[in-house]
Amino acid sequence: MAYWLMKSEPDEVSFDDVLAAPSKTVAWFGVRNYQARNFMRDQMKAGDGVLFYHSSCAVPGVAGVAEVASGPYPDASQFDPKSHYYDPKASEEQPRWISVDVKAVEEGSYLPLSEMRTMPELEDMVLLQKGSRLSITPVTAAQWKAVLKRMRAGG
DNA sequence: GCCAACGTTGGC
DNA sequence: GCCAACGTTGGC
Repeated sequence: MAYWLMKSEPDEVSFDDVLAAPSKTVAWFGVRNYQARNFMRDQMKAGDGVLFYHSSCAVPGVAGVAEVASGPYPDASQFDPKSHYYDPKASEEQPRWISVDVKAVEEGSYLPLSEMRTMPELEDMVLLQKGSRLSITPVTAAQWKAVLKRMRAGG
């Protein structure tokens, strides 16, 4: 079982939005970076752990715990000319972009980025490396454990 | 709004 | 295949 951190702008999809969705599950769409796509396509499995991260907001940080809830499938928004995520080079026959379903599991207490930077267990986390801006990054079992411990302990 | 860092594009 | 120009990300 693998662990991931996935970034979402809460103005687009917040962790609360996922909690409120039917079956607490949403399609993760709009990834337009090959490295992040390849993680979804080649490595993600249903049941993998997901840290749901809020980016580009007042207090960026991990908002909740989720899990991968499907295998990879074509991202529908790439085919929709009206979508912000439309890709004219993608076709139904040859899709370029991938979605997976993500299911909210546990809310916990919000873990701000500023606090993550103070946690020694997270020193090597991909998210925290200089210049790192991938929207999907791997998380080690030790990092996962440290984050969950902190989120369950409360602020 | 700024800007560092990174990814993509396209001319050559 | 190189690399300059451009676009995007995302914290601050």
